[in-house]
Amino acid sequence: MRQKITLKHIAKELDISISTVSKALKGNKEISEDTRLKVKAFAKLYNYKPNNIALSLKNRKTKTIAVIIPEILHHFFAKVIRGIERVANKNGYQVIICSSNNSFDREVINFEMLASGSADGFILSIAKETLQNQDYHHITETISQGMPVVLFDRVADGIFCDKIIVDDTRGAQDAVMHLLAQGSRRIVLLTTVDYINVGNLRTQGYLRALKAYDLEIDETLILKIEDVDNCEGEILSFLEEKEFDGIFAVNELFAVLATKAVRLQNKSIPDDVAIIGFSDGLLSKHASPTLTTVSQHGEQMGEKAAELLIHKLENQQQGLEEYRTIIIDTELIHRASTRE
Amino acid sequence: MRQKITLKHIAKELDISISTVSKALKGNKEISEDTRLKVKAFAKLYNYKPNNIALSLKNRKTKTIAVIIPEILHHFFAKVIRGIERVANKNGYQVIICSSNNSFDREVINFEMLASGSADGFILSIAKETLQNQDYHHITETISQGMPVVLFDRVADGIFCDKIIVDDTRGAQDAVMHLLAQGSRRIVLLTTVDYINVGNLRTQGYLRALKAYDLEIDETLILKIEDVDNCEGEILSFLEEKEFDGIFAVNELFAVLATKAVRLQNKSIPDDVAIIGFSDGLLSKHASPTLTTVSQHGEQMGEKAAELLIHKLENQQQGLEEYRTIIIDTELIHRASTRE
DNA sequence: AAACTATACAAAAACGTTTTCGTAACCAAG
DNA sequence: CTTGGTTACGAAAACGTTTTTGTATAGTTT
Repeated sequence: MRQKITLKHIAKELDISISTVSKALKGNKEISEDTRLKVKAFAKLYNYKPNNIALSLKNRKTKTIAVIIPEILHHFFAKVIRGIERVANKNGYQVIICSSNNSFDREVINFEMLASGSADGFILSIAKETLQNQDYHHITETISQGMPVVLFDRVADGIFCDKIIVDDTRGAQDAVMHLLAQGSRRIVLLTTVDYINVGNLRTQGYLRALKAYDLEIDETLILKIEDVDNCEGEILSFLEEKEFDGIFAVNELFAVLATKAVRLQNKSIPDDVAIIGFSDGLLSKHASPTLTTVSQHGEQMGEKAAELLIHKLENQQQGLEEYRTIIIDTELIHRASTRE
Repeated sequence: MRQKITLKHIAKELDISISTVSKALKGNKEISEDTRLKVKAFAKLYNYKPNNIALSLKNRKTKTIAVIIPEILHHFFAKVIRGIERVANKNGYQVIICSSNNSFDREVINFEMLASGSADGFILSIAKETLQNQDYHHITETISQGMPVVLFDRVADGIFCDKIIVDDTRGAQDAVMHLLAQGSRRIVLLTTVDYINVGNLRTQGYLRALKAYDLEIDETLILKIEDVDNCEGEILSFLEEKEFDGIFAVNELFAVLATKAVRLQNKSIPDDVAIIGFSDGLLSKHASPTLTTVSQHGEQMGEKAAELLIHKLENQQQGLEEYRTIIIDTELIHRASTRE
């Protein structure tokens, strides 16, 4: 087992100084053709690779972007990561991903770990628990130490930094407007509890759409789900006792479960009930019937986030604090769960 | 914007030496109670955090595990990552994840980047392109430099290291045996092209099961799919012209698409056609009907992989080269797409 | 009083780089 | 023969730690 080779090894072996080796490898013209070739040949032979850690320490930058997401098991986040990776790699940055598993503690631990030297900047979607706690000290402190942070999707108003968000309200409104346009009048809303930012915003969109059609809100058609992982029965029994001809769900899972429930009632989709979900993932695409859904352009979000972050990193003129919030448009993907 | 604070800053501020500060913070009894408290108070006040990069350089270890997976957008890999994270975090290791996007080049780049100082060891599932190329120099070289590597799921025989695999053949065989047991006799196999390791192994399992039942292989019932991302039509037309009463698919997507095709033919599932897929992901769980499937226990794989790697890392007695291959059992999850 | 022993701290080395500065050797010009 | 300029290299500092070694002061033995 060969050990990792360093400049020092090369220097000793060739009986020259470390600085000469370093310069030779970088093609510095200060070093004679002769020595340069000799060093390069030796380095190649022994497969020399500069130690990144040492470089990071020296340069005080790591060329690494840290991404922290609430859950890895999520199509939308996976897409965002793709976008981030594309832009990052193009610009010579490495991407490292950590998941907070929606836990406040893990988010803090990951954040502090990565903030103390391992990365140059953060792209972050805030964990559910953190949003509940409303404790953002780890984030704000890191920002105040000069490390750029870009928030996406699950953001918080109290944090001053660049943000990439989806216009959730608008997307939801468009979706519900479409349900209304194609004839639905009693539209069920399957949403999350209020402290979940995105659930809340999408709920707003639902309300606005109804208002735009001058329909009054029937609170009994709204179900706020707490336990996302275990809500199949809840949705089923809720839908059993209602009269409705449309469903808007704030995520894919709710939509798919609703579809199942409706089919159990022997109602036809989309003729008796039209359904629209949120997030264009695998489920919507492969459900039966395929689901009309609001797409969030996750990859584009990732790209934008990475662009913003890298721009900040490479133009670190201090003092000039200016934060941007970019809103990514949603798009309604028409499939078989709605008419027209 | 406060700068990041270092030992040097503290030392200068309190007019003592750097070593005293370091020792004081670590509670070294060589330092007087007085000084110790003063330093700790100051450090706390200014939120001092040791620089990880410097620590890594000094200790020549990073307490970081690098995970490279072929695609992030994949339920199975996401589950494995969960398992890895759980074990890693419990042992004080950080996990960083990179995706190769199934590209050989990206795999090599990620690998070399992380191998040169950023991580202590690797957990890796080999990219499709790499398996095709059969070029594993980046991996074998890293191993020979003393960095532990654990391969999982998509492994290669030519690489000597610890491996965690699923008994794909056995899992597939069990599945097909189940189809046979519940009455199917003409069973379609939807698989991938041969160089994909897992597809190949699962195909073997299919063949073995038929042999166990003394059935002869009907090659016309086997479809080898090249373009996984774009195979809906292919599956549809293949199934249109065949006689069959069972389908075994080597992944979730194929199974779901087959389900759709069968329903289009107005055959009933599971009565006319029984279907089993591979991988227990979202699709199988939420498809209509829900799909019987072979579960790979992804989290368990991740846990095992992390355990193996950490064990190697913490018992670096050189010389002793011993590699283990752990086989994780599969489990047939019974759902609505099969009888009984 | 000489010789130890604690105590409490400082200095320096090391991890692997890069880069600035210094300098020996050589040659040309005055 | 002195000065100046190249050429080709080496020394050293720096990044932020930890740790080993060194040392001044004070107190304790004999």
